[in-house]
Amino acid sequence: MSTMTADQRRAVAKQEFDAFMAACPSRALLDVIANKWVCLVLGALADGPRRHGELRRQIAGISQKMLTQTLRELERDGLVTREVTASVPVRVDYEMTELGNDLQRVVHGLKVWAEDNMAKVLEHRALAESG
Amino acid sequence: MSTMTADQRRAVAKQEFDAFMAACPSRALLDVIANKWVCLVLGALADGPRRHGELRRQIAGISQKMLTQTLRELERDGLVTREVTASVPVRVDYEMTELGNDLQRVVHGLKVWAEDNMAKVLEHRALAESG
DNA sequence: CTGTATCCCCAGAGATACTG
DNA sequence: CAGTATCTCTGGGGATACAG
Repeated sequence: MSTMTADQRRAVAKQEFDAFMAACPSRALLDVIANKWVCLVLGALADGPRRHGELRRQIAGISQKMLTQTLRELERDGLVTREVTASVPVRVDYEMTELGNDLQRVVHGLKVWAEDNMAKVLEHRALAESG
Repeated sequence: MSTMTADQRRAVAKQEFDAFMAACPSRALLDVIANKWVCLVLGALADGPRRHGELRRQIAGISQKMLTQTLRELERDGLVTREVTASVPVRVDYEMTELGNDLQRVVHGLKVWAEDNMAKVLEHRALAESG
């Protein structure tokens, strides 16, 4: 039987990261994923692969720059794959990886929360400024 | 019996908000809550009320300006309450509301995800730049 | 201790134009 | 269609000083 505590096993399985610490890499990662555009791009990819233009249309108001930039980050971090089909014109499809899908489940909660609780928040804001 | 579909009932219970739409208020709310400091502040308040200074110590690297600013936002939106005790020196406690606790459960997932998957992400980044 | 008020700077983000 | 390259500019956010 193991002589390790649960915490010790946890620390071995993965180094211990703590986003409360300023210098911890997970703080920076949290900054990357706790982001409006990341939520929306992953949300749009939840139902399957999407082309650049499709994403742009679905995520109203996102600039091409921010879309490309967000996709590049997600690709770099292994959350999304990019597949180029050499046709004329060229076709590019983005698809979530397993890791990306894992994160999607979490950030989807954020989007849903915002939509579901918008009314309550607006109500409270109205009270706050009148009061 | 009701003649409404599930979707219709849902639409009545709350107005329909959709963060994919640029002008929808929920898009702005998503921008507020999908935020590093919000995650960390709510995370620090998860175990009970905390004083200003306690929060500042627990969330390493947050400036006083960002802490106060974040707390004001959370207070305005009804996620956190602020209680002042008129002593010398003054004492201020922050505590999550029910709504805040509801959001905390969601954003906590973000923090945990970042910590749990940091290793995988770092691995992939290393591959990405070498490749 | 808690918080407001300034100053300042640079990175984030939009707009535009151009390329394969 | 997909993407890069610039330019610009706002505002996010740190540092500092002061106040109740």
